[in-house]
Amino acid sequence: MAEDTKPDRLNGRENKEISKVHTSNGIEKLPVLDSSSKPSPSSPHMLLTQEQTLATTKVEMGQVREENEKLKSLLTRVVDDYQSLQTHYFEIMEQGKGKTVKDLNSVTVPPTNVEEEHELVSLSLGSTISSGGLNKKEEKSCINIKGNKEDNKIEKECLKLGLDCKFEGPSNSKGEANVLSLSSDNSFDDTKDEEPSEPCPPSKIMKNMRGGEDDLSQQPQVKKARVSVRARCDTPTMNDGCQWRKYGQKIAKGNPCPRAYYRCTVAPGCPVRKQVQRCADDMSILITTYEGTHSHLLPVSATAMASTTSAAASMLMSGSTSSRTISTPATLSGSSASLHGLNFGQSDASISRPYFLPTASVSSTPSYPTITLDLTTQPTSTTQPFAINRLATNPKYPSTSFNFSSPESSSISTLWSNSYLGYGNQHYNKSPLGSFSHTGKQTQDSILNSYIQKTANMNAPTTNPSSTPSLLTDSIAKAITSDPSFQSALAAAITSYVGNQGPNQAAQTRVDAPVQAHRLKWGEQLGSSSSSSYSATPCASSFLSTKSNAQNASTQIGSNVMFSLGFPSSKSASTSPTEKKDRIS
DNA sequence: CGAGTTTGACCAGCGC
DNA sequence: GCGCTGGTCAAACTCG
Repeated sequence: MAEDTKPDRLNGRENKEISKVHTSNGIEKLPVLDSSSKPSPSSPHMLLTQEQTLATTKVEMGQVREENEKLKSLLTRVVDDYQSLQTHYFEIMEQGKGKTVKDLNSVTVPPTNVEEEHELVSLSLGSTISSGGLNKKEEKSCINIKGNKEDNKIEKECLKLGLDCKFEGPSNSKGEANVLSLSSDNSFDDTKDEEPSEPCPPSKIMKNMRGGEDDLSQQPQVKKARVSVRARCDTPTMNDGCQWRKYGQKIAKGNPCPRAYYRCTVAPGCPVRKQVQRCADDMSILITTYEGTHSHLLPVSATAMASTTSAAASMLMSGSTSSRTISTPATLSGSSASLHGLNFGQSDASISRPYFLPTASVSSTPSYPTITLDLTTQPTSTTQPFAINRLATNPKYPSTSFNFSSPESSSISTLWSNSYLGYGNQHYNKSPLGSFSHTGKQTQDSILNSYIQKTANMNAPTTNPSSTPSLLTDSIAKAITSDPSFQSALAAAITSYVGNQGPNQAAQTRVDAPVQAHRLKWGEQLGSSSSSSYSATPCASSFLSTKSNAQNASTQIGSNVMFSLGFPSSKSASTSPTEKKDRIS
């Protein structure tokens, strides 16, 4: 929680950053920083004297200070909660919930308490050890790291890494990378990031798996989270900012279009892979599925997707983790219980996290819970801003579909897509991922309905075709402010992203990172302390372009969550023209 | 010539 | 145990 010491700094940048975000997002709506509270001395019709201006400024400063104080207190609270949850998590894991952990430990981890805890944290957070599982190398690395550092410190670090969804620590050190890989593999994977970044080359892991050397991979319950992005795209692949190398292509059953397999080549050994396939029903829709977490610094242009997938995967895994018996009531209540990443591992299936997505559907495969972001969905209703459809679900991984069926959905999709693809300028728009998690099914419907109702009401008054650009951000803001788990997921992604910022990062990235982090804070604060008060503040409102028409859709999801994001065609900068052939053998 | 792609083969998981 | 399918490997090939 390095942020502890930076609240003021972040706040101080807030306005600047916000305004920047607005422009970068291409959102033309008026600055959210209320003009009411912001004097415009330059106006020829304004007779404000300098004194008046100063007074106004003072008032603003006072407000900012107050907010800063609030933020500080919130941050402190969050840190405390984080620590308590961490402790609680360890306790739970020790109490036998961590069969998986046990197994894992049995493989290569010496039974020292500290190490056990450490691994428990990492693994459980990942919550789904990829079938590939950790290879011995990774485990060893992790262990070595432990041995090299103070136990407590190590524990925390590993935990943090895992919770933060893997972007942290550019994996310069094997130790970090390993830890990340543990957590990521286990948890997500996705996103971009969900799966733990595996320091070892996938091929090696594969070999290990095949060789049967890795007991971890044997675990039947291990799930690899995936983040799937559905977008209308004319090009062979979406440009997500990363460099990919195609390593295979297959004709999948049920789809005449071949599925291409890509591997991240930004850095050797990066475990991230993606599958690209055209939708059988609509060839114009490109389905890109990300798996794993990058184990390297990401290009600015790739951070959006990476963070998104990471967050989505985190959310997904939080609901599909093995710790379904553990509940985090606070999640729904919006209490401070939701912390960066921590609630990923703890959050359970019993908690439903309403998230708003332009269109989210859930799809699932027996072994790969998948979150799909979809902007391709056409509006299904003109009267209901949101429609939630239950898709065919896999008994094991129920699917849920969220349709952002407002009339503006198309525009939103486009906006989203553009924002997403407009890396460099708008990577932060992506933050609006929804996050879904599964919770007790008995409560899903009720929660979902209430949530929908709530969001619909909020949305109704301000829904305006002309404000389409802001709609998305509003929705995002709402999602963030209304759902702790989402905040957590987002926080994880952002935190990891920020943490990844290295001196070499592009200036742009550096500039934006704080914004994102800040947004996160806002979102957390809003969410955890009741959004209304904050959202009303100039800063809050400006931050995330929060307008009243945010839309949130909530529902419970089974283990498989699919967020569907629409991505417009991207120029396959990173991926090869491979699919142009799309050979259909 | 190196990087990336193609493509048949191989392997593992799963269901019957 | 067998076949199907998804996923990956790696040699051959293509391209700049």
